[in-house]
Amino acid sequence: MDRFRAIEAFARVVEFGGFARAAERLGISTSAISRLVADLEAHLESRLINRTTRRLSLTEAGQSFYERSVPLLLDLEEAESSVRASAVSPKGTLRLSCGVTFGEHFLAPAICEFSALHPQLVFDLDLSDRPVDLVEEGFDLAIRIGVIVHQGLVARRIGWTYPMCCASPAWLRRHGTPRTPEELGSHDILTYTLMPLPNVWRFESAQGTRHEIRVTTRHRANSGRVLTALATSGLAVVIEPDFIVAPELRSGALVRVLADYTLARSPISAVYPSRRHLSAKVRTFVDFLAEYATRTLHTTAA
Amino acid sequence: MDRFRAIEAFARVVEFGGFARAAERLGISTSAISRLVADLEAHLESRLINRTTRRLSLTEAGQSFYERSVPLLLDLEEAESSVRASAVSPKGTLRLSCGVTFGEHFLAPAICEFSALHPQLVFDLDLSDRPVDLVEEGFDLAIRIGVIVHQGLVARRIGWTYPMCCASPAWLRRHGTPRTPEELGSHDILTYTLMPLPNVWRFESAQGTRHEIRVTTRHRANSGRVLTALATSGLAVVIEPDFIVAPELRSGALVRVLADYTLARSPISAVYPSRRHLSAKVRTFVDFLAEYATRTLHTTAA
DNA sequence: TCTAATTATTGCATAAATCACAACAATCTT
DNA sequence: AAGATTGTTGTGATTTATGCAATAATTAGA
Repeated sequence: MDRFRAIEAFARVVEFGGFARAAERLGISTSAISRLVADLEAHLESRLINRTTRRLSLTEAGQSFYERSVPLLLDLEEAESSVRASAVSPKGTLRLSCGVTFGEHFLAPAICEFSALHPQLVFDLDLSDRPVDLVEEGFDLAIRIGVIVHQGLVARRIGWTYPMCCASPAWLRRHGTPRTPEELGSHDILTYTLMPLPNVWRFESAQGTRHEIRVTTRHRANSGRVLTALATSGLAVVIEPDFIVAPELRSGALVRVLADYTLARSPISAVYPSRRHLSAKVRTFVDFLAEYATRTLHTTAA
Repeated sequence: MDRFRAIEAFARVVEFGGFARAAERLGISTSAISRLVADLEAHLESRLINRTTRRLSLTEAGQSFYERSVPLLLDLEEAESSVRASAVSPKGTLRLSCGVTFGEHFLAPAICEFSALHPQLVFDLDLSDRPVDLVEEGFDLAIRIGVIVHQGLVARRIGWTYPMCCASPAWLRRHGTPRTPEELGSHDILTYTLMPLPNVWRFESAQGTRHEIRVTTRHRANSGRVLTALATSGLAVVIEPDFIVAPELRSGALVRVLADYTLARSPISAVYPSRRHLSAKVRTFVDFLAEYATRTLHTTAA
């Protein structure tokens, strides 16, 4: 027996003063109502409604049960619709995980702009370069750079990052400007600790010729900003995603080298646990990120 | 879909931390549980539980729905069992267990008033903050604050407690008055040892925005009066249920801060071993408590 | 008092939902 | 690397619910 439907049927019978009217209101037959109420009475081991064919009256138990159960039904409806509303309009807290540098450079302004559009939504942003378990740590969403390997998760690409070779003007004066990727091999390259295929970079020229070079790396760090700072001080050349070095390129603290050659771009992905019943806050924010990325990324450094 | 069973299944999955364990507890197969929860999610158009085969975590929607629906289920159980019970005059001895502070502040005057109405009933009151086993120690009734997790017991909510942020005037002079929950994070907060989610408090402003803050806690105690005394002496801010700090707030020894923000209220529940054959003394006293609570609670401190 | 009208209940055949088993997929542990 | 654990998904059998129609019961009106 569906107790909620039974209670609802009982309540409607009370409110409309009859089984037939309640049945019509609920869109079911009178026999169904009759059985629902009878089952409820059997379940409660008490008669709730004294019925003569002509007139209904509540028993004392029925009166008390009606008064107590109706508010509960309303509360439940309220709880359910509240959950549904949060599935439609974005509100609540969005727990978000992403890498430190990407978060500081790209996500922070994005969240600022999004937050103005949706003030009800509160962000809980966790910047970390360690691998995180979305489900276990209760994240709604993570932004990842590179190919996603994790199973059971949904990844939606929201943009690309383009690795770029950059050097400071001082460095260029001292070492000269490399014209081909091969010339880089003799110089120090700063590179991110977690980069795939350490020390091997595949350049492709505008004409389509490929240059695979193995670079010698003295300094490493797992912070993009540290690498940028080292490069700016003239220590070495740095290969980093465009969004990290964009400010230095704009200010002239760093200059792009080998601009005629491209390196393999990496996808920027929004990753979330499941596409089924994707909550509005996640869906709306990911939609916004995709739009924001196409609007703001690569406009200064490309 | 039987919404009642679906919600119950969902709640059990949350409480037991797994579909399989919940299925065993409810005496049905895991596939039934899986479908029940899936149907509920479809009904609510929201994912409630993020699941990996190995680990579960509640979504925000799931968390909120759990918190709202579980008390409703308990209330409904109570309403049903109340109907089943027959009305007899209460007499005999009522063995009653509750927390020390709540007993001193709330229960003592309630028992005084009830005792005048039912002189045949003798109370045996045991104040203690340790967890008690109702059945083993032969209690008829316990009053608990917070969500009831114990199985096989019936809980009927008789009121709410509202956590409040309070500080002494001296403390406020020394540290200034915090205007937002975030400002609290830098201060010492006194908190009860048994509080859920230690050190994390969710504030909600009148506008509905949520502020989840992690407070630094140096001092802890499992006595509400001790905390109140420490706060009154100006040691730190205290977050405690309204009924504990009400006297200090009335006398001005403590002042409420962040009054514009609300913290999640906790249910005050009457808990008893079995809903079958609920004795008249228990039922009558619980009915009285519910009425007494709505009449007397929150009239001074709200 | 009798009849007609209205209303709840019940029997029955059909339709729908549910369940457990099992195969499966994903993940964690040893 | 393999086994163990856990959640999901088909599938057929069982259970349950539903609507229709017949039935029983009560009251208003003649």
